[in-house]
Amino acid sequence: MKKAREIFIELLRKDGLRLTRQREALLNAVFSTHRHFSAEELYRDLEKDGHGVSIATIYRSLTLLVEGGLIQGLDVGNGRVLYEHTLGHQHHDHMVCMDCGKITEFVSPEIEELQDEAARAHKFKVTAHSLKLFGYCSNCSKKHPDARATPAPQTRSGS
Amino acid sequence: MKKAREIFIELLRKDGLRLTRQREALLNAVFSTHRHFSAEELYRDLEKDGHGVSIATIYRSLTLLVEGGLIQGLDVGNGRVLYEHTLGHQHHDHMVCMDCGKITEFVSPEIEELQDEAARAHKFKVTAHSLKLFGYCSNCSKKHPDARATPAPQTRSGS
DNA sequence: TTTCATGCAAAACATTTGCAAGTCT
DNA sequence: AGACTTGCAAATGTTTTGCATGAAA
Repeated sequence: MKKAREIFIELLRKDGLRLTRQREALLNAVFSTHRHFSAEELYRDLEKDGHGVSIATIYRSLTLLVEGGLIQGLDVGNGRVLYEHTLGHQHHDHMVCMDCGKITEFVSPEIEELQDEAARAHKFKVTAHSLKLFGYCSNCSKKHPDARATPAPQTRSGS
Repeated sequence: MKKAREIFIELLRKDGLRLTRQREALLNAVFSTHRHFSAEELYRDLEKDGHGVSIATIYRSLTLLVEGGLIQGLDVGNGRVLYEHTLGHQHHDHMVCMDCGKITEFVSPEIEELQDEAARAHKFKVTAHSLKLFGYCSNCSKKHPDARATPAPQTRSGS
């Protein structure tokens, strides 16, 4: 992902910001994985690699990347936010396994179109949307034969 | 909404729980509004009405109502959860105005169907789903003529 | 050198919990 | 009486911030 680095530097430059050791290490870590990661996980990974970056800086940089459109946050409920790159990835939605936490991506142009239609009908100007299916992935659903349909988990202890 | 009260009492009874002054006041407050409310707002409303209920009890009761399927939490991002009744309301999705906070509900059976299809294709067992459109309501969009499409707000300071 | 960035620790928030005192049944 | 509830305050977990120090440009 050479491009991400260039875009990031460009982004920094444009605002008179600097390319520091920390921002560089973080960028590398973020774009070397294809997983969905939390701020905390990223913090630990960088720690392990010897590229220590404080948790405060993790958050500040993540914000920078989100604003720059390089990555995106995905709120999986319970106040947990996972990040994923956006760069070069087409828009997609997510299925969140409430047992193992597995994230499955899927795309549906038809759904997108219907969303836009609904927005239009309400004269609502959409700038972002978020569609998440909560439940059990193919593996875990074996363990939950009788899962009843419940509202999406919103409390900390839930799920 | 007389029914809500009965269902709630039934629910309590079934688990050997009690109908206290607090739970009753809270139930009334919850079902006397059609707005989407936060725990904090509910706390303040009850305070004002002279039916003081501690914030701890607010949360404990709200959890009870969610588990009982009488209400539902809606995570509007930034760690803010709004509640709404479920009882007697058909399932719907939400548009969240990032300026004035207005919540607009909409329904789309077609989207529901497409979601189920996607889940089936991935052998994912859906127990809940959440679809939110973020942007500007018909009123506020006048003030944001050039809103660029950004990822959904996930940080506290965002929006 | 002059900003801008970092790390640290403290603050902020929303929510949860332990526990002693109070209250339904 | 006895089990369940409440309120309070302290604990949580995640994210943010103030500030002095350190580092790009």
